[in-house]
Amino acid sequence: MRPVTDKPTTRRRRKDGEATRKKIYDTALRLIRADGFDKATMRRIAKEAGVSLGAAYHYFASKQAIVFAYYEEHQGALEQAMAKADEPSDGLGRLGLLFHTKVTLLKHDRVLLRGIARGIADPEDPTSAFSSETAPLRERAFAQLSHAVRDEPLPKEAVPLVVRALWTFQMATLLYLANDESEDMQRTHGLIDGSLAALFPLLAFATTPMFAPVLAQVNKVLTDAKLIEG
Amino acid sequence: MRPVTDKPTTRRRRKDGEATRKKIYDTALRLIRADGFDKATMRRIAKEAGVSLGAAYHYFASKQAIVFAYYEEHQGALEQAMAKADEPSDGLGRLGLLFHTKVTLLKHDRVLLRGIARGIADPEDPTSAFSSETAPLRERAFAQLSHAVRDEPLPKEAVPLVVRALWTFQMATLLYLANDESEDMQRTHGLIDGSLAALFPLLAFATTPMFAPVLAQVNKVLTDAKLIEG
DNA sequence: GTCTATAACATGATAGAC
DNA sequence: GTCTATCATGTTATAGAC
Repeated sequence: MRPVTDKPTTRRRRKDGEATRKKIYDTALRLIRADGFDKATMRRIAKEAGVSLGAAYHYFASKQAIVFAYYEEHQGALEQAMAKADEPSDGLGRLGLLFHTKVTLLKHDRVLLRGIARGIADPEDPTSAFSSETAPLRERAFAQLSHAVRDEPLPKEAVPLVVRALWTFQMATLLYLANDESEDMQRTHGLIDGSLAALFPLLAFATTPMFAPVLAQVNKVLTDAKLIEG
Repeated sequence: MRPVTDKPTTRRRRKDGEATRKKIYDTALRLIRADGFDKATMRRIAKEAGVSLGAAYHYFASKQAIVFAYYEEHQGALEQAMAKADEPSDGLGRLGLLFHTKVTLLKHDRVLLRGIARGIADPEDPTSAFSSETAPLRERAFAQLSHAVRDEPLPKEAVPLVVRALWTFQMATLLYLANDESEDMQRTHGLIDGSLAALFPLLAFATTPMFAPVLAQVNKVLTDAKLIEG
């Protein structure tokens, strides 16, 4: 059995550890933002954080893990921002707010998106957008999107499909953002507004009887492909 | 002026060089296929090809350049295969043949797709799917897709949009293929068939007057986003 | 000019002592 | 938890061979 005296010690250690971790994390973000993902080497990060290289690797399994931690933090910040904001009454407004807020939070960190983009499509990379390790983060994104369209007059069978489509659009938007060199990311914001304005009204068709067979067919395809749950 | 005697020498040298290049290339593909992208190190590739590390880098600027060369070769093979095949008379059949042929050519090389996936979304990577270096390859893919839908009753304004959408679908299919663990890539083939069967008929709407404003709107969005040319 | 080889470098990651 | 030492590998520099 563990002696009670260990507890306070462990707590203090934990606290020190957390502080060290944060120092490494903050330094890493600062250097990556300033010099880019490649030029911000683990050695420089460790040195400027005042710790050894080994210590940096004690807290972060890899350099990618740092930017992944950043993306987790971003997801939390996005959820907070959405909770605080006045919620538009319609789904179009809610989705627009969600996407624009996300881009606004990320727009000064396109250099970090570069780090995330590495291995985003690599099946063997744990930080891939499709890995089991990133599943919790995906679920949180799904939840936000579900929430945004909760009052739309959609047939129940269409909801998983619509949510998956919105998630895919969101991923594509991040990809576009990472490549967007326009002033203040105007093109990305314009793409969001334009896409939503053009495509959202089409959701109304999902309820028409004419569309039912198409909906059933698309559902079957995506279920077979394991892109939505059967 | 260059003495004529140089010419044969240069030619022979070139020829030797090509043979060496091919040996390195073939060895690299063999090792990557056998052991994966990471375990096939440049040193092992050079050693098994019977050349020095420096020689390998003389012919390929980077390890990624090798898999990029592979993808260029694949594009050529795909074009040849399509030229030989009996061409279906309808656009749906042509697109299906194109996509299925592509997947069939690549299905045993998913491990190479992994190498390609690295940096596919990285704006600073020359082998990114959006870089100017890969523009010629993109244009060849566009040309194939344009060719496949050349007889569809599409309004002229819809063509660039449809081609861009098909290219995006093709990229998404490769991403899906890279992550597909099903037997003989059945899920990828199913996704292609199902998506085309469900979505292709919707193209008919593009010609209806009702759809004209939506088409104009989508065209404006994509033009502003520089995703199609104005 | 074209090709090849060896040596060296920089960096991500790991091992093991304390 | 922290450090130093070490490794493995992508990449580059450079000298020399043809």
